Amino acid sequence: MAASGAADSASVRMFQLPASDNSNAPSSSDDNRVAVDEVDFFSDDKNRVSISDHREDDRNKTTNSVHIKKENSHDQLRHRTGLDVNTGLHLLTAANTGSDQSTVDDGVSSDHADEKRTKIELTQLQVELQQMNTENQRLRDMLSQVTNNYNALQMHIIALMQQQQENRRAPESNQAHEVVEGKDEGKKHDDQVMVPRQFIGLGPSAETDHEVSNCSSDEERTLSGTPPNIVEAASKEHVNSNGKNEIVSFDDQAAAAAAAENSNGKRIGREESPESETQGWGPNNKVQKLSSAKGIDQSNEATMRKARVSVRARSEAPMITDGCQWRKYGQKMAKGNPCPRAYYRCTMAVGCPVRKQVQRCAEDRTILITTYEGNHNHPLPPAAMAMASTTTAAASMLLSGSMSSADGIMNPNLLARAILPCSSSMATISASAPFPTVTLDLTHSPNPLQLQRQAAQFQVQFPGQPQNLASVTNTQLPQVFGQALYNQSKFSGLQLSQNIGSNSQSGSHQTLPPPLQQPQQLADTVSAATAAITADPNFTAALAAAITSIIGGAQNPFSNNSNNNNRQHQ
DNA sequence: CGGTTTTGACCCGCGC
DNA sequence: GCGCGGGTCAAAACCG
Repeated sequence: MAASGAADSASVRMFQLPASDNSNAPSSSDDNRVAVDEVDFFSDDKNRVSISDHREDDRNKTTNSVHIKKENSHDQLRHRTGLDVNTGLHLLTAANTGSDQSTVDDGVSSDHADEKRTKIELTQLQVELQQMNTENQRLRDMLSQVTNNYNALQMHIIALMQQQQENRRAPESNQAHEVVEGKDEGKKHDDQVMVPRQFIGLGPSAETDHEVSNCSSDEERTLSGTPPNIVEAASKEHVNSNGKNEIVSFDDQAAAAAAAENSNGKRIGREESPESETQGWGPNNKVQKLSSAKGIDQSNEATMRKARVSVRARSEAPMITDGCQWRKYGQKMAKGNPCPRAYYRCTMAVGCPVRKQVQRCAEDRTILITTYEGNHNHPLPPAAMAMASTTTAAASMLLSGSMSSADGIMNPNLLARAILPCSSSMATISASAPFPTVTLDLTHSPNPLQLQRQAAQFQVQFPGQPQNLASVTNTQLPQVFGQALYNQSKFSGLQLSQNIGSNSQSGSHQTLPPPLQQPQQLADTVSAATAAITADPNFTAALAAAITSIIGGAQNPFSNNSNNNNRQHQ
């Protein structure tokens, strides 16, 4: 995975985010080396700068195409970002032109002088390279900043939209609450005090939590024809935790600090930091403590509740590589599963609240169940973007509270109807857990024809009419999701099964060549997210979240869709 | 030596 | 109140 990523990334690494993910993203110094290697300072013709790739390990590839890719990538980057940055290549060329002229002019000068001049030029080039490196670094920083700002804006917009929807649907929701009576009065109270979420984590709203917990009659809301084993697995995976406080979002550190202030839980003595106090993956004790200790900030309480996104994928590896860096902090034997459950937290940034559980499926140990919770509070490397976007989109569905509407409760098949035809069973919402969980099943294979159709619809349309969202996104969002995931998979080495026949509900049993397999299965995740998003036509917030996240990913110059696609067959 | 993993202990909620 | 199970902590071991 890392090896293939390194081998494949020659044409893209230059524009990646300053990722600290060493396993997937080459270091920044490596980026710069690419630029250096492109210029042959010491070609036979002393004064000619050859712009070709002379690296030994890349000679098997067509050097011209490598260079073209690089330039294209840069041009795209420049156009997308509106930044006109000197790549250094032009600098070099310009410098070289000058040297050529001088060489002609000094036709009678001695070899000694030429040598001297060459040295000077070399020095100049080195200086320029240094500048270029600095520029490159600065560019990456800027893009990181832009990405952060973008995400922050996105979160705010979603929050506002959700608030708007909640206000609009308040009477309807109350009706639904009467039909499905809650067990917890406190939670009921939460429902009606929906406040704007300033930041959206992976956490559900209180309303969502409430509604999900009230679906006890039908423990699992299957969005589509999810086989029993999936439902069962999802249930087993998520039975044991309750909602918790989660407030750290992408860019709102101040809010995180506020959350830390509000959470003076008993376990503070054990916590390493305020963040961990607010970000713990513990059961709902913290939330309950919060609400009981301080009646205030039910908004915060609502915000702090978390949703989980569980991803099922076949993998021989102990853990799927999703682009982030994780540190294992615990392992437990979970009941009903002989395989231990490992607990990881994100270590890409200090205090990142994101955690995940990894456990093999008891029924099929080739299936790895990875459950994510929380939102990263730091810039993500491109390899991590797709997974983060997908989980965020899926969780946004829960966050939105759209499932708590009468439709969502009374008609669970709404999602099934909305789901892609090709994805017979991809998304499951676990209501048995005290907190909502979306399970994205990547172990299934959709109809290849459907995917081909989607492939022809890569162009993203952003319908303005909510009533059209479902139909449009059914076919188009998945592709976008899939693209992002597909790209990600090539960085991450996310291993997915080719065991198509394992799911009897899959419409097709066709076996496809490996290069096509991954994107298809990744598109399953897409389907799941899409199903969730399109489940409720009113659910523009989640849709916006998904689309914007994907658009952000697709248009992110760091994602390098085309390059990734090209590299897949190498 | 710093970061990561391992692993037993601890805390907490929940059900009986 | 007690036991169970999930989640987390933190010291020790491990590793590069």
